[in-house]
Amino acid sequence: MEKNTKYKRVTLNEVAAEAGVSAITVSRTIRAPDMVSAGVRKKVQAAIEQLGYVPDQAASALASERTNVVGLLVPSLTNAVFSDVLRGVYDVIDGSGLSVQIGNFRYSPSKEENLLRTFLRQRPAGLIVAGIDQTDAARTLLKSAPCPVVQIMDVSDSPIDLMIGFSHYDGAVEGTRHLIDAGYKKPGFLGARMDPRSQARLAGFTAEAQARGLYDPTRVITTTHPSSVGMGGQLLSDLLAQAPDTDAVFCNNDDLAAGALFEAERRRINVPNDLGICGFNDLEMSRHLNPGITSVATPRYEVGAGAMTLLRDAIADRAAIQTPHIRLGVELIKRGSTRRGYPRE
Amino acid sequence: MEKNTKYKRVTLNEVAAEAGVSAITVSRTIRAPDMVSAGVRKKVQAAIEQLGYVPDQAASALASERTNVVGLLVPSLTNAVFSDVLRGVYDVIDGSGLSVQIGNFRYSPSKEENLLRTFLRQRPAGLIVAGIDQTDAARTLLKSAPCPVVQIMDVSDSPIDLMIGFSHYDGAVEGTRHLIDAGYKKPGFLGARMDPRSQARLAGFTAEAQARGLYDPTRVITTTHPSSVGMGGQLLSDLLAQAPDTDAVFCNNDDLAAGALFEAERRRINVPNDLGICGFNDLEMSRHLNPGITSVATPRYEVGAGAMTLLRDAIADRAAIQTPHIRLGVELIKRGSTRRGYPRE
DNA sequence: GACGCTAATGACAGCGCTGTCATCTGTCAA
DNA sequence: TTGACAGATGACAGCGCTGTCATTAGCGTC
Repeated sequence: MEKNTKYKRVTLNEVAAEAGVSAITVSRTIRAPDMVSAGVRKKVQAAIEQLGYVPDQAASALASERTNVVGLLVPSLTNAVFSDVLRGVYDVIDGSGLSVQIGNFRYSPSKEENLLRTFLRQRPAGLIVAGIDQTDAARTLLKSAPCPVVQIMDVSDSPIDLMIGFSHYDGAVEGTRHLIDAGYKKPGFLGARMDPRSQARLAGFTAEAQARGLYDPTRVITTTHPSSVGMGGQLLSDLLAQAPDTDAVFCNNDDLAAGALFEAERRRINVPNDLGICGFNDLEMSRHLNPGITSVATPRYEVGAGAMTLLRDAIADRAAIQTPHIRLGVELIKRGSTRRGYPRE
Repeated sequence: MEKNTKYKRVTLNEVAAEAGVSAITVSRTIRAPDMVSAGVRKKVQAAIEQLGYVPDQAASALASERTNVVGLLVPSLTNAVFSDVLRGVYDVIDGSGLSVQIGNFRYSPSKEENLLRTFLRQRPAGLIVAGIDQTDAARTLLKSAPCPVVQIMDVSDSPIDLMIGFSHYDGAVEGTRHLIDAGYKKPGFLGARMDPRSQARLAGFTAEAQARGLYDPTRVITTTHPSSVGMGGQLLSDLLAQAPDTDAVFCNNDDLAAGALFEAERRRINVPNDLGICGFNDLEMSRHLNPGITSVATPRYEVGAGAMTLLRDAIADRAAIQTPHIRLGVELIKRGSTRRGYPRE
């Protein structure tokens, strides 16, 4: 295979010659400007500018045994949650000199482990992994990783390294409490995918419903199929077939909630008077539906941006990180879907 | 800065020693198995397996002046369109040994040019760029790029290299024709963001409306703000303020269409009888609304998967590509939002 | 003025791989 | 038997950079 000769690179040596210094000085001017004197620095920067020098990342990676690649491990590329996180990550990374490589493990722990191994062998500058529920093997790999690791989207008492997320459990408790406080007596739960974070939401729902003496397992409908608007309608149908007197549903996410709302509409069920609906995530759409869907708003963009900020700072100096573990809040947004026009009893 | 010694790599030389051959033979066994004899190949593969050898990409890139990185340039990370494309790309890339690096140029041609320059200097294995409307400078860069280039999401008569997409113009013509054929007499257009592909849709709408003698510029409402469900409601309000007798809207995308539907609901406007709504893209949600939204379905996943397939094959052997330019079809999905219950006149 | 010390700069080797060219082996026709 | 040739394998250099250690210059101190 012939080499690509189209783009003749400007090398460090050429810049060095132009500036009248040695190559290593140019290297230092770029990576650690403090180590060179102001005069030399200025000369070198002028030479870099003039020749349009751009460092060769491959050579740098080979020599230093370090890359500027950040690995991002996510369970899915499909849903809106992910794209908000991604947007946050990219907004922060812009101009930082780092680049992101995404790995999609499709909710498979073994695939996650494999991807992790692949990433680690590339000597990444850092890793961002979704969730706190890695396998033991994956945890071990991450604990001994030669780079900072950020777990995102959840919180836990035993972080691997850095962490930024929010409590799915607490969010579900808050949503469920709101349903019950609004006067609904027979709350149910709709859940799809049921990954660990969905499980945490179900646990929150269950705990709160039990605490209020309103828990009934026949009102809990879940599936391992992916979440979607269509699935929301189907799950509501299943729930009503099984427990027709259910008067409220806490939905695992807003897609399901929207689907449930549309299904209720088709069945001429009055929302919120005969059925209350609470979603999770607060997607843009939810506030525009009729009625608007009450939802637990989650800071997805902030998680992405915050994770990348943590990582960027940790790569620069791990010891300087003041708050390695960040718990973001969720906020219940009350809308028409749980605003009953009259007392039920 | 000290080197990372935690992960001692297995090198080609070690594999070579284990297998009793030279390093270059191991390299060939991996990159071009046909060049080594079956016996040696087997020995080498056993050694690779046993030592758990993984090639060092940085060293490979440095020596060969080639990387295994594919650049993906998109105008936005926000919308669902992008995430479907991305999913297609990742599904195909899985296990191909290539990796993707995403650049988000935020609808800015100058940022696109800069990103392009950055990517090209990294000697990418290939590039995927959204759209066909690059600046002249960007086109020049891409034409002389030392790697295959795929333009996606649109079609054109003058592709730079490879291309896969669909006609936004034709899709809009089809949607508009359907509105008029359904009996609507005063069709309008709602458009947000108005990037070149949105412009093409507007052009399709305009052409078809004019051809049928039903074009009225006061029924065209556009904004350069981003598209969203909320914006759909606002644009419909603006349209009705300006041209209250409008009886149908062709919307730039399904988010706007959904927003328009919800706004019509709030205004007690009967959809489809008093207002027909046609969207674009056919997002999952659209079929579940009440009424379901008629929409022009676009093959977004197929574009992503097809682009990556083209690129993968072109990287292997550019000359072997049979169909370098692929025009995918769009499909009008008719639903309740344009199904009038009675003739209008 | 000799000494020690720090800051600034440089020389050098080598990271792990691949392009290039050389060498070796076996086969076949004359 | 010889020479030509293709297929298989190897030797070697070097891609562009950085870690390491050596060297030099500059300065203050006794």
